[in-house]
Parts: sequence; C-alpha cells; structure tokens
Amino acid sequence: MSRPPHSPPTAVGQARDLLALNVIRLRGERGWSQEALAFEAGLHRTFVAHVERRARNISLDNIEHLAQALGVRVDQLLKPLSEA
Amino acid sequence: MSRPPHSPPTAVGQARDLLALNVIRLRGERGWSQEALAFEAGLHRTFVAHVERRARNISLDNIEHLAQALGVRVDQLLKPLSEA
DNA sequence: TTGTGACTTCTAGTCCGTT
DNA sequence: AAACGGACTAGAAGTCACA
Repeated sequence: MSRPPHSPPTAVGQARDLLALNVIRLRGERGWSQEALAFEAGLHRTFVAHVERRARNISLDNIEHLAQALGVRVDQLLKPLSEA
Repeated sequence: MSRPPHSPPTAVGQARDLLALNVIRLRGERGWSQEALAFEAGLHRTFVAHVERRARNISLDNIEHLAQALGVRVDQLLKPLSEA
C-alpha cells in the first residue's frame, strides 16, 4: 500500500553514512583537512568532524554549504559510493 | 584556490527548492495528501507543509524519513527535476 | 486539504580546550 | 591532523489554532 515493489529496503541512519563517506572521500581527493573544508563551507571544524563520524544530524542548508565547498551538487553528497 | 574548474555555480537555497519540488511531485504521483505522507514518514502534517513551502531547514534524518515514506533513495529527493 | 505564524523543547552548531 | 569533551547559543523539531 505504500512502497514501489522494487525499491531496496533502506535502513534508517544510512543517510548519515552516505554523507559521511562522500564528504570524507571528496575532502581526501582535494587534500583538505577538516579545518580547511570547514572554512570553505563556513562551518566549524568540530562540526565537520562530527558529521564525518555520523554523530550529528546536519541540516539541509549546511549539506548545501558542504556541497558547494566541495564543488559538487547536493545529491552527489548522498549518492551511494558505488555510483559516485 | 578551492573549487574544481568545471563545477557549475550553484545558488544558495536551491537545495530547499529541489527537495520541495521532488517531495511535491512524488507525493502527487502517489495521490497522497500532505497528511498521508506525514503519517508514512512519522512526521507532523504541518511540518511537511512547511518543507514543501521551503519554510524550514529540514535535517538529514527527516529527509531520510521522507525518502523512505516515498520509497525512493535520499539522493533522489535532491536531484534536479530534469534528471528525476 | 493546505498555508502560516507562533510557541516550547531539544539538538544542531560554535567555541574553548585536551588527548 | 583528527578524536573527543564541556558549556554555551542559535535554530530545527514538533505542535497548535486558525485562515
């Protein structure tokens, strides 16, 4: 009565994992420290660290700031690694 | 000194628009009211209304709840309509 | 059925540190 | 360079009355 038959079951909390892994990956590709990324995104260094450790429930506006700092689209930050 | 040369410039606030448009579209495709979606996502009806009107800076966990209710992946909710 | 402003509670997000 | 903690403030979550 609600979900399309072919969509894979998605465990809660996976979004934080996806974001964390993509941020870590993209930041690494650019050779940036957490502090450098935080500066580019206008966020605090400890907050970026929390996000990468999945310890915080980041808001959409700040996801967007991270995406812009990394030079990618917002949805790219939430794609499964297999597709990134 | 920061952004890859070929990434398109993305205006701030677009993420809310993207999310809103995708939620409205997917909800419409399913013939659901805001209240029905809210119920499926475990959220309040007025909260969904605020999100669709871009009036709230929703967090990642709740984006995930909406995605699960709609039976799509999180990144699908933030894709440009042209690619959805 | 949906939009909206206002309100309280709780956590996102900052800033200071130490390891 | 990054994990981790404490204390604090800004702002999201969640709800309601009403248009």
